[in-house]
Amino acid sequence: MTIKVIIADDHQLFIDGIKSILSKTIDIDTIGEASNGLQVIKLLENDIIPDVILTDIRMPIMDGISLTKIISKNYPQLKVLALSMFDQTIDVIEMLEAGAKGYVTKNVDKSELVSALHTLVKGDYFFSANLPENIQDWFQKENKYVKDTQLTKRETEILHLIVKGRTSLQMAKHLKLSKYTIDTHRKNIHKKLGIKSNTGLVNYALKHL
Amino acid sequence: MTIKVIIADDHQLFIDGIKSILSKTIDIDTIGEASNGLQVIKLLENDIIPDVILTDIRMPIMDGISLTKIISKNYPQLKVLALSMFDQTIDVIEMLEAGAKGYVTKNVDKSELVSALHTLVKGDYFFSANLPENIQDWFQKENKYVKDTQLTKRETEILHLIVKGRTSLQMAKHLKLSKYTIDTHRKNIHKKLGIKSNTGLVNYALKHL
DNA sequence: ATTCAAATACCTAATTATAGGTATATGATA
DNA sequence: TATCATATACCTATAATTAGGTATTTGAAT
Repeated sequence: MTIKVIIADDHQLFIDGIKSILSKTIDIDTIGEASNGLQVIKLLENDIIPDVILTDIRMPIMDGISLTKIISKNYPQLKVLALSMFDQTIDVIEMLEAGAKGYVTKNVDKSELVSALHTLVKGDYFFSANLPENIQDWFQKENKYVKDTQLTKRETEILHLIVKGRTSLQMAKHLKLSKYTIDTHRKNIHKKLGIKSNTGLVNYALKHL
Repeated sequence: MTIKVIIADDHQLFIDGIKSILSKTIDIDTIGEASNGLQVIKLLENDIIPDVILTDIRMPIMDGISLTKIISKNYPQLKVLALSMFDQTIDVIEMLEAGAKGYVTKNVDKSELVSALHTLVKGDYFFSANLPENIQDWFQKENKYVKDTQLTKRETEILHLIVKGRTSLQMAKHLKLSKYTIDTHRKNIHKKLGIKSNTGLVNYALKHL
């Protein structure tokens, strides 16, 4: 259930920042860190196997692109989430070609990072909402899709009721809908947010709504 | 499940303050307000029946003590929670004699008020921790007891894990305890806080811990 | 020495949540 | 007009929570 993460970046301060964000989050544990791609490979060889590798693109010794190619070949079940500065859009495309499953900018906030990790673990792709247009274009060409984690009106309404402690049956009566419908919305919320439990939803809602 | 409350006070500003606090709380709805005891009786006669009546002691036309006596006689299922200023300890004792089930001072904070309401609904008594000594003495004489909502170490530990989204089974494995033990702690937390659901606990914890 | 809080463990039953589906109707939009 | 997002509804099965008990052990306090 817990998402295990390895962080790779040649700036220790940045690693510490991400670790700090993730340490406060349910279901996400940082199990390793590295200052370049080669160190990530060594962690993997020592059976430190994460669910997601959060990696910078430009690093000394072995960069994120080479790392991602090796991982795509030898550890295909691992998801790579690329981190980049705004000015590295060309590198980002290379990362995606190499097999990265998502991309966030380095000024990512907590909720976005958490969403990204959950999304990747589910097997979907995740991209920052504010990603440069040429990357969007590339993805449309490549027949991929950009996730949006926007809830619909109904879903938002139901999320609020969940936070208030209502059960599916109570919501169904209140909204004059079938319990089945409520549960369907609930499942769609789970899918969109990448959060599978009621307690997680309350956490998310209180922190982000 | 939702706790319905009527607020009675001759100061509208104070009613508004309490309403504002309660409106932000799960499972508590303000269904009526009154500026004196007689207005409360009229609400009850119009089938506006709350679970708890939050009432000032000194009010014009009909004070909280007379109100409480009438309620104790004609609506014994309703709980009366007395509100008072610090300087009205004699009145408070009269309220309790009249049948009030709890007492909070007017500088009550949100968490205390919510605990008080939950506690009364359960059928227990609630008294502000900082209540004057002569009232404590009176209660010891009268063989009542003062609730404390302090969680033990283990309970606090488990509450935190619940907030993190762990299930009973996960916690049992993590702490090397029986699932039965976890569930017992969980039930004791429910009892102490007067909150019966997981989502409610997460709400409580994020707001008060 | 006895009482008491805290922590532990077990049992049963009912309710709720989670997860995997499928399916239909509608209104917007490409 | 054909597709897509949204909202609706149903079905089954398993997991988890909630609620009602009882009971034992241990360490601290009266």
